[in-house]
Amino acid sequence: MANLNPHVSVDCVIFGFQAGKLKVLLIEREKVLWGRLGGHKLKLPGSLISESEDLDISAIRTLRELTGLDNIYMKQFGVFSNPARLSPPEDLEWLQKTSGLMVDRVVTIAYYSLIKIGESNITEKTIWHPVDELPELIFDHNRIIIKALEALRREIRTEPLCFELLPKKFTIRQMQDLYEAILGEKLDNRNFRKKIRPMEFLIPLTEKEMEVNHKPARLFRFDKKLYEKHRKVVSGFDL
Amino acid sequence: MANLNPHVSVDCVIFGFQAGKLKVLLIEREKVLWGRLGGHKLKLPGSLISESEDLDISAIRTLRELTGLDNIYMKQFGVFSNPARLSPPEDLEWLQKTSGLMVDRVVTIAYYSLIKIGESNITEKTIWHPVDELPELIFDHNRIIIKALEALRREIRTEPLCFELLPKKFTIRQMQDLYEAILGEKLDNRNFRKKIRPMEFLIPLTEKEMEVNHKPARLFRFDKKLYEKHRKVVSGFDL
DNA sequence: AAAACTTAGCGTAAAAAATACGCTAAGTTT
DNA sequence: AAACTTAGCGTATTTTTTACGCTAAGTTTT
Repeated sequence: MANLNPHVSVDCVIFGFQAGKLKVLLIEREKVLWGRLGGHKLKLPGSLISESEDLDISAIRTLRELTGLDNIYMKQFGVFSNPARLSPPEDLEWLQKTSGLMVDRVVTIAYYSLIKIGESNITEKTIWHPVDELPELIFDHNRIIIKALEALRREIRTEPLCFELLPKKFTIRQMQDLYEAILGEKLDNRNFRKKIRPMEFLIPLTEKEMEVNHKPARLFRFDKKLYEKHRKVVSGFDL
Repeated sequence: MANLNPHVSVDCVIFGFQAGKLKVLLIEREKVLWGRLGGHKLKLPGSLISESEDLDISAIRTLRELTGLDNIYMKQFGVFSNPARLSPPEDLEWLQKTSGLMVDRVVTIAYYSLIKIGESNITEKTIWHPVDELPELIFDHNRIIIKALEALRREIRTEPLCFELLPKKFTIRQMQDLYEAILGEKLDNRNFRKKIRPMEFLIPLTEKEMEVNHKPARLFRFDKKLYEKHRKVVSGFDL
């Protein structure tokens, strides 16, 4: 990797959907072998940018290294620049030790991305943590996640983001559960189906779901090409 | 001012509404007294950030210095980080000369802000330029403006941003003209009125507009406090 | 094997919001 | 005085959203 720019970093809020809950991927901060720094604080994946890289590329690289996945949906949603954001002091100390740089102020560009947990292949030591009950994270990472969630809530209403979080084959019910988890409100199943079914880019499969202890539902897949074609006529996706 | 951080800058896309058109505030680049650099290229207001400043504060300061205004609506909408964005070479040369720094890569955080042209007090040598017919600007500033306009179009549908662009006292027709200018489509006057009039935070005044050569319309003002109170009940402003 | 239970999946009726368009009044310019 | 422009209110129609009834298909319990 080229030399690092110690003033600008990229942080990624990686969302996933599992067991009916929206989750975030967190990394356990490497322990610093020193006095009271033993705590297991968690952090978002991220890194300082290298001098010659576009930020989007930085973020994509960070994600590929971490998840082994390419073609991940990702969106830049905010910048965090408070000069005092690298606190408390022990967190800053940790950063200086692990990076080997005398950083003291870093402006970070934050991305959120959406991945299918089942199909990812996470290598590093990471934790999928439910977003609604996060512990205290390093630096201002709690705040970054809150802002990411606000952006996701806003954008999932008008763009077909849910298909990035669902498996390739999914049921209408799973789709509804996902919306309910993200928006934090119950939806009427009958009306939800009525709104979803006419969408031409939702392709019904002949298969049905397996291993559920009730009437199995039909599986669907999302046809991206059809969606792109359709969105020019009407103006896109809307819930 | 504290010492500058030569890696990060702030640029402001300042929108105003005048003569039925949406305009952007541009600055004429100081000429470099040298060979073929004589051209009068235009640029967005902006500057490198100082080491100890939050970016929002940087942007607010930039705006106050330029317009003499405080309490301006402003919103961070994007980051531009292409390593090659400081091109063509003569533009970069100009930046190095005027800043006195050997910058070669700058990540810029972009804000758009909305001001009432009539009530501002612009001091520097600036130009209000219609957004729909911009010349070629310095660096990637054309692209930044396009992205700003996209953000504004999106956000003006769900937030009461129009009142930041209109004078303190305005008519329904002016409001409609503004929406038409920003959204780029004609709206039906009867239906527009029907939608706007019931909004409780729009206070009718006893005054009417003056100096128009047709039936004068009633003036209104926007009551921000009432809006804040009302938005908690229903969920905000929507066009 | 029957009964009880859960979820899938289709349908109808009422309420609310968006759209299309008619019309008069108040002022201006010709 | 006639012609014209914009303000400002109204009504009818269509579309979208919301609320809720119901049967069928499968699973689990008795």
